[in-house]
Amino acid sequence: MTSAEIRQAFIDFFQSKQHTVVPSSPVIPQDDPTLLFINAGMNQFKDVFLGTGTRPYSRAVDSQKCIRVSGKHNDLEEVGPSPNHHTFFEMLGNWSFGDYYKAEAIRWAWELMTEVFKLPADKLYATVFTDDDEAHRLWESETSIDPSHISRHGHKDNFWEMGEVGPCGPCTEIHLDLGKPAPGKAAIENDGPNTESGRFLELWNLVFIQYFRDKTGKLSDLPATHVDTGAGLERFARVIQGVESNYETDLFAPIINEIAEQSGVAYELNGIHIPHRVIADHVRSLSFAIADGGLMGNEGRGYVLRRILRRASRFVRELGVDGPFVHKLVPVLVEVMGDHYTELRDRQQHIETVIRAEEESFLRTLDRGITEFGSSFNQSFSTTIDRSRIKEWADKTFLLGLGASKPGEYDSTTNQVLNNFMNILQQILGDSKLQIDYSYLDKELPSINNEWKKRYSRPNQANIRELLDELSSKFQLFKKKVEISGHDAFKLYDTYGFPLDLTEQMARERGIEVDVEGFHREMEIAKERSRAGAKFVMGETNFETVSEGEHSEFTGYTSLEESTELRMIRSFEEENREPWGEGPGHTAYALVLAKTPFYAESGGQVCDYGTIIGDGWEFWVYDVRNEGDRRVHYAWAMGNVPDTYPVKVIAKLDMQRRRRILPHHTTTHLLQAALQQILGDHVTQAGSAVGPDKMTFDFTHFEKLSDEQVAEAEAIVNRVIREDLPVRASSMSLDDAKAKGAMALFGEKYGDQVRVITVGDGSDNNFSMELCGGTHLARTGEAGLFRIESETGLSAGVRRVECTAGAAAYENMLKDRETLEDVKRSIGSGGSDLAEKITKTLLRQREMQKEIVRLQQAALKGSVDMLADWGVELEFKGEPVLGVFAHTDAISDKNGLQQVGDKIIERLAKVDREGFGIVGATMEKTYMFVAVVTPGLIKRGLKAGQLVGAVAKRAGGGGGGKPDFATAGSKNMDVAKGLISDREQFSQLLGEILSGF
RNA sequence: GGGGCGUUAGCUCAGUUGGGAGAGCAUCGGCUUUGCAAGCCGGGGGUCACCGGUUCGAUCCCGGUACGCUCCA
Repeated sequence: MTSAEIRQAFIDFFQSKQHTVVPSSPVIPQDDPTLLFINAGMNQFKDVFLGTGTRPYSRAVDSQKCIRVSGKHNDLEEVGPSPNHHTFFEMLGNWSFGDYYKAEAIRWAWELMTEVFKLPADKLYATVFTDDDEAHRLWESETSIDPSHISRHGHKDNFWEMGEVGPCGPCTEIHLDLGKPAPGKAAIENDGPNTESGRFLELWNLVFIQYFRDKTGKLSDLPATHVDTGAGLERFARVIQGVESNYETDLFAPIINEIAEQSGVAYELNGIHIPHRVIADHVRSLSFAIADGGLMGNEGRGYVLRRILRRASRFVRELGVDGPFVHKLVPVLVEVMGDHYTELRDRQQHIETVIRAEEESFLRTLDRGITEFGSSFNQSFSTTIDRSRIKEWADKTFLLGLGASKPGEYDSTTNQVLNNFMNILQQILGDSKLQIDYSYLDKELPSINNEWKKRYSRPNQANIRELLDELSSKFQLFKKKVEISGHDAFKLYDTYGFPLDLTEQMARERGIEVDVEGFHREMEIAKERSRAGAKFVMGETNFETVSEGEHSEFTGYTSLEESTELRMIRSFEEENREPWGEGPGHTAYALVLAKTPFYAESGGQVCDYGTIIGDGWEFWVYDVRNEGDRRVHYAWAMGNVPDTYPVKVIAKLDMQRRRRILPHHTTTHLLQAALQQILGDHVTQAGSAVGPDKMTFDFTHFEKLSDEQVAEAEAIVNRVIREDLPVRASSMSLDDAKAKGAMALFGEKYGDQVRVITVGDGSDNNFSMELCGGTHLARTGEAGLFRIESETGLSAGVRRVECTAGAAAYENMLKDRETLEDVKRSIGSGGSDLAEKITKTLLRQREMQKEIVRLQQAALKGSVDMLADWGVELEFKGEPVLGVFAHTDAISDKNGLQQVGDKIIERLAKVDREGFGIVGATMEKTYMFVAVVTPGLIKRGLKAGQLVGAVAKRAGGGGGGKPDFATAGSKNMDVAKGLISDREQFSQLLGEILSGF
């Protein structure tokens, strides 16, 4: 049987047992922030088991796409070496919601395995929970299993829990005896299921949910018992197709063949095979995640996806392939699975784009890491011995002193000793990974040399060794053992994303070690820091019942106000928000009503705000969330709260907020339709956020939109607004909706009946048709105006546009107009020639700046000529120098003053005098000095920085700079100006300063 | 949510006791040439991401913001 046939046979089998066939939910959960990925078949039924949701059927069968990356079930590092662990897999499952129980579940599982899949009954084993006598009995009565093949196991293997709190129950598993231990595992005597040997392969887990565990750990019976089963398709394919591992099944083989072909490295079970497996596995999880709307990112699930891609990419390098590779496997994956999972085929181009871009980005990251590695370690830890350095050292020390008359002129004996010396050194360095500290060597040369002359007449191998030993202890000739510290390795990893194993590999190539232990210590510290920073407060879930009856009926499509009853309420401490108005501080309330007009955040549309008022209570609703079947209103209570909760309440929306949201949601649909018209059918929504002030719309598209495309999309939406088309909501079955071409979005939970929003005249030629639970305008004309405010890239293959509509668009238009008016006023233009006028003005300004510089240069030249003539003869260290100084009013900018300094130097060079110059000018807020010194004077010890610093200090400021050029300043502008303006006094001051050097 | 690193010319990046903003490539002009990513000379191009603080003076030090990279939760 092919894997496709196995999948179909499973579904057909349970369909024949009155199960409803349910499609796999997307692997990216949208409404469950606690879950990174769908990781089990039961995820989409979680609310049923929790008792907060219901389904119109009580028996279901499905094949669920799952992604598991870490956790108790699966460690990423196991994927590849293990024959049956994957990041992506399909979980076949049959379900009973308060319907059949253990007997049927066991009987049917056995029937399917032995009669449909024809697995050998004598190789099948069942495990049962220690206390579950019922299941054990049923195995014996309902199936033909060999009674000796039933074994009891403890809590760890045969008791299933969703989390620390929640529904749970015993389970029974079916294992197949493969007849030999897994590769690399030892055989065990009297082997059975759940042992280390891997000889027994778990195929199917039947979970019987019958308890609820509360937070104290106590178990209580659930009102209804459920069956939740999971069978891995890949494992079934493996045993039915009779191959060595999951990777040889028809699910993986075509992908692995493609890898072998494209990389030129054959897949050999007894040779290189792990890279092929890892890459094949990872391309599956990446492709499915991306197809379901997942994106690469640096937090949450996006980060997990990034790590998977990087792991795949690392194994690509192991196959000796450069450049992006993983995306090349998408076509073959689509061949294998695209028929059943059509989303793969539909979004193939997008998947390839995203994977390729991400792998390219990773390769760039690696490059950066390699650069960093090099600069950190290559320089200080060069392991190649610099022979010329050693030779030089040898010359200076014992060879010159002992044998040769000149460097390089050695007799044959000495030459041989030198070679020996270097060989020994090489050997020592190679053995112990020691490093010569050349700088220390240079510093200690004289004393080493003397020591040698005293002690040895002629060097030989023995005394060279002796010398080295002595030096290494006495003079610290060698640095510490060469290794990359844990701190540095972690920095590479933490800051540059450089994987540890790559650091180790590169270090090995250079003969350096890595302090792996230290790396993990650093990692622990970092983790601790992260944990300390993350405080997660989970709300209570136990509501107090105020009145009995149906609850959470949503009436907000048609009414904005509802007279209704409070069903449930609880109070809690809200730490994450600041309270509104006067009320009981941080105490907030969660309310469930019989009917409610409040929209809960969903499908990108933000929730409504508003009030719930009754019997002395006034709640201000700040958040509304769907939790299972409940629509929970989170609210602050205003004023002093009464002792008892109200029953009759009036729930009333903040209408202004709602009115601002509506046009944004409706135009989101219009925009999507418009973009598809312009760009093509590959445009699909990748997320949206509809709020009162703007809406953002993310969609898949491989390149930046041109200005024309943006303008066209905006124009189309505005045209549809002016056409004032009706916006209709209707209810139909999902299949009907799809048949009519309605757009279905990722991650939305669609029941049997779906809500379809249609924009158009109602004929078959509607402008837009989408499944949507949001609130909308009645007619497009109500949106008034639509603006695309910006278009940006979000990540590879995904674009984001931010838009406004209705009142928000009008407000933005007003702002723009205001800005424009401001510009017009300041530039003095009526409007039509505005752009031209600005260009002209800028051009003129540029020319003027150049002119200013020219004029300044000319003026400076003249004034400097004069300055030089004003030079004062001074004395520095007994020799005459020319001091040139002046205050100038002609300059008031830093740059100009600095240029005066340059001119003075030029001038002094022209008259061939050594000297210095100091000029001062008044700047905007300070008085500034510039000092310059001629090269000859610098050599004699006069430094411009010190000179000008001393001057500025006298004026109550400070300064400094380079020897030839320095600046200084003071805030006492008058003092500074007076100082340099009084020629006689300043000459005297300079004399004092010069004599102080 | 918490760390680390980064943002300098169109691109890739240098720039330490805080003191005059640089290189290579690209571009433009000139010369030499007609051969491989040619050679030589010269020019233009910068709010050193943004805001604030310290300072006589900030690309540099401190605080904040934005964006990007990266690790962790």
